[in-house]
Amino acid sequence: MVGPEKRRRREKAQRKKAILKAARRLFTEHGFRPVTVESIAKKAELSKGAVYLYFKSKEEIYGQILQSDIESFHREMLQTFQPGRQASKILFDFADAYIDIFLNEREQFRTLMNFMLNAENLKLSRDVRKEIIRETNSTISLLEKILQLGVDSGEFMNIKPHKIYSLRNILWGLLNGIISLHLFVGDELTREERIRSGVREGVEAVIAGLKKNDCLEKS
Amino acid sequence: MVGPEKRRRREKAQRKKAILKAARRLFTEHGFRPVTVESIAKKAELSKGAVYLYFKSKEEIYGQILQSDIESFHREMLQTFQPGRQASKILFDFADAYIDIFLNEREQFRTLMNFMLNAENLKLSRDVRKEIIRETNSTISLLEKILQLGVDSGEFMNIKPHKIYSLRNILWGLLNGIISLHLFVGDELTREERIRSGVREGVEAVIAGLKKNDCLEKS
DNA sequence: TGGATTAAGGTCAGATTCTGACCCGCAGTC
DNA sequence: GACTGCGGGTCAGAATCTGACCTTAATCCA
Repeated sequence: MVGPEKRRRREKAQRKKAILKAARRLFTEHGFRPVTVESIAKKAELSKGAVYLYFKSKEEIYGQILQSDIESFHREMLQTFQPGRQASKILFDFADAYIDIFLNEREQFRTLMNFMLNAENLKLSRDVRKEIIRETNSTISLLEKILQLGVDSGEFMNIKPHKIYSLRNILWGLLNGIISLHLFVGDELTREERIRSGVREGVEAVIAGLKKNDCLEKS
Repeated sequence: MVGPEKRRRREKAQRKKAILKAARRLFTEHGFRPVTVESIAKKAELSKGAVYLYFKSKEEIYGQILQSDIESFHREMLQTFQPGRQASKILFDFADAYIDIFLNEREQFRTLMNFMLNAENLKLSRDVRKEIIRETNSTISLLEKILQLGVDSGEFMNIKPHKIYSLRNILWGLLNGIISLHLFVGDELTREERIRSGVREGVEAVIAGLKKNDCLEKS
């Protein structure tokens, strides 16, 4: 790679980055619909036409922001998986991390929630949607790993593979379901506490049926 | 000034700056002739053609470097002029500053000396040459101000305007003449000391004839 | 209801900027 | 004095950017 070519590649990447940065800020502040491509272009110091040299559509811009946010979200969730600990503890860590990221109100999580809540309105391209689903599945499958760990270490009773798969869906649904529920119910001030305790109780309830000890006690 | 336009102006300025920066480094290292326009372009991450969008010729690049160096040189020389002090002291300060800048071996002074020693080979454009001469005259006229200060304060005897003009030329010529002389004579190791003492003695000799006291003593 | 108006996503012809193959004169060589 | 290669400078075409314009859909108002 020679001189001018290298510079042009670098600048091309810079332009794209500038567009994404401008778009993320605007989307975070105003949501998807109200933000015009023109406003993104101006903020990125480009013309509208130039934006379409880097992205096929407004939704592709949104899709790429979504993707990178979900990737970094996934990266953070991965860090909760520390095989040395008890599986039940890891599960609670997982849930706590999920809530923490959400409550931090970081832009990418807001974008993510916005996606989850409005996915069907978004008409994303097949590829972007597929990629987002892949990433999300990757995070969800962390739950499988945690459950398997509990089984292997003897903490949980022996669970058949298809049951593990179903349990991970239950936990994931629980998490999002409880958060979503509490987003629209009650007042803002108690939301954080309601979400935390709600999720904790839900996870406890699921785990209760898995623990060997509990199982033995019950029998 | 709107978004894209502002960015384009900024980037245009950046390109020009990059060319000048690359050129200065190459000229300093190799001199004027051996540096090819192609090599300047490559170092500035542009093509040769692009260089000619910003400069009419290789010599214009050199001319602009020269100009900015001379400007900053002039700025530094201006700082030696502190009207509170004795005129003779200021004169010595002026000479010392001149030598200091030279001996610091800073790139712009090397460029300047190179210009002074090769001016007639350079075929600079009329405008650039005029501007350089204007700047240089501006620095030289500092000497006039210093001399006038000495006359006004009574330190020097009364000198007629045309004599002041002629004295400033003598001092300036002395400065450059002595430095040039010592650049090509003797060994590198003693050069600094030779230049310093040579210039000092020269300035002392000129001032000797101006001082009122000396004059009175002589008479 | 339905025509008018506005607004915003997307398009494209033309402007701007960049590139590198090419031209040409000149210095060095034989 | 013909030959060669080098390097300053040129220019046609490629790459990139711009903003007026097109299209569509939502909203307004008679």
